[in-house]
Amino acid sequence: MRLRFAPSPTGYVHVGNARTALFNYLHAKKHGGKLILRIEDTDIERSKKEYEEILINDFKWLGIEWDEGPDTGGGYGPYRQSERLDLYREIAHKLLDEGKAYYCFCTPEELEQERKEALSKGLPPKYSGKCRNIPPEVAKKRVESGEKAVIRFKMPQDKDFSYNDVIRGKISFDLSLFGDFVILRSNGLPAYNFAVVVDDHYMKVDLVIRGEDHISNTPKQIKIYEALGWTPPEFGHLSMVLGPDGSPLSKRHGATSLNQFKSMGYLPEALLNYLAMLGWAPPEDNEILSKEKLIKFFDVRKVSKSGAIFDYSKLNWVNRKHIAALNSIEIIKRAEEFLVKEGYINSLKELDEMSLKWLSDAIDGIKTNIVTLVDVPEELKIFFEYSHSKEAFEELKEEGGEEVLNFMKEFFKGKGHIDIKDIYSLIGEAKKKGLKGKALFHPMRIIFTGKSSGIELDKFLEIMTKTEGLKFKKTPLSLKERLEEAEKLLVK
RNA sequence: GCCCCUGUCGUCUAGCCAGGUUAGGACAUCGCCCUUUCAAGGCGGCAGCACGGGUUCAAGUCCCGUCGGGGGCGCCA
Repeated sequence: MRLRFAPSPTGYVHVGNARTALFNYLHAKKHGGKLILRIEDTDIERSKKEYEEILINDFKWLGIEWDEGPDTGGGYGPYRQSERLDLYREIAHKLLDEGKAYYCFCTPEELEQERKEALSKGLPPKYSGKCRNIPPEVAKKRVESGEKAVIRFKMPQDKDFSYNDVIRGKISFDLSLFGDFVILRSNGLPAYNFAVVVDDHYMKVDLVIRGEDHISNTPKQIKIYEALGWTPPEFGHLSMVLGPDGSPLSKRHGATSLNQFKSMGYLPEALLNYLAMLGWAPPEDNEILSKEKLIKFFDVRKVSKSGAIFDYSKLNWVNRKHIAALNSIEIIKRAEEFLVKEGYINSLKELDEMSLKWLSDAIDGIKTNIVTLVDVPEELKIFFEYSHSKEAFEELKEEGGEEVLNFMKEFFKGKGHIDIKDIYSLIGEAKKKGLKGKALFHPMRIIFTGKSSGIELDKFLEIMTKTEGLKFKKTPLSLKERLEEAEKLLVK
């Protein structure tokens, strides 16, 4: 079993294309088949070499691996269409020689004119077949004399043609509605519908899973296979990925490309998991699945036929679950670039064991609040900074915070470092004075953290009593300093 | 304009092929519990077969039509 995915290097990888690649990957792996990456770069206007590298890295980041491709090689290369041009020309001329294709000299202007006329008459805008009757010898001479020409395929005009789609079942067409289409352009480059057939045949692809926008290309391609005496592969057409309004997911809906999801802090395994469930559901209740589990359960025949709306709240849930399954050291590693970006560290390597341990304890405290990796530095803020909320201090004033603050100040007077034992004895002393329960802990929380909610207070204090000697780029604010900050704000 | 695909809770879906289910699960939402806060977690609730015909004792499931959504009809892929 051989499958392929064939992106064009014309931009960043769209999640819809990533999903198509993923389904091909899952199906190939499930059946012990091979997956091929082919670069479709025959559109010289839009294809750019640098996008190929980006695309390869993005697919690798997602966790899709291929057995053959321009970077890995393989026995059926080359894997860039731009390196296979001689083959397309040879096959196109074969069709020409056998009378299954012909030269066409119509100019783009003439064709545009024809199209408009057909459309205005309510006819399908298909090519008229005008050049079909030019005798081959005459055509050949005109080409030899330097006249520009394309090669068109003589599309058979079967009234009822059908093929069996792996996902959708039988699909029928009236081929008399299809015109003779271009297989070789005047610049010598192949057109899409021709190049894929040649490539899929020579690369021995036997199942093509692609987007539903290719459904009506399928009869054209099957007819080329038949004209060449080749066996066509099986085809399966996936539905589209849609935005919240039900239209195809596009930039106006927000993020669409893999690199954007990466920079928003989504884990590749989470995005992979989510993408697999867009249009497909695992047979068991558990939806948080590893790549291995996805491969085990996936069945392309069970993929939904209708479009699937990309839902961030479910993606977020999947991501949160995948993060929750990671230990805190692993979370730190994954979040490195985000921690660097927010100025907490220069790099993970520079961190000594003590600082790493402290950071990992801090992560443990806020782990349940992390949805994406960008939340890591955000949630860590409470340990490093004193970013108070105005509302919390309003509350503090009303709840007699001044009394608590003064008591704390008095208690810690002269102490250089606040230890966890000091905290306990503070609580004990407060109790003797009748300060206890919510009346003590709520103001204490606001005084120490600047906020009225967040991490469990005892966890926070335990972590904050161990800040001495830490080597971060940004130094965590000590409990003492927090006391002073609170005082300033309370007096105001 | 013509052709093709598609329509189950707000969202992703199971169920349809082989007609009989209190139409199941997950996300979101709401409520309760847990919690000296917030989250997380646990428990529970709300919510759906696009519409209209037909076949049948019985239709989400089979048939026809309508409407809605999407795609295609390129010297783009």
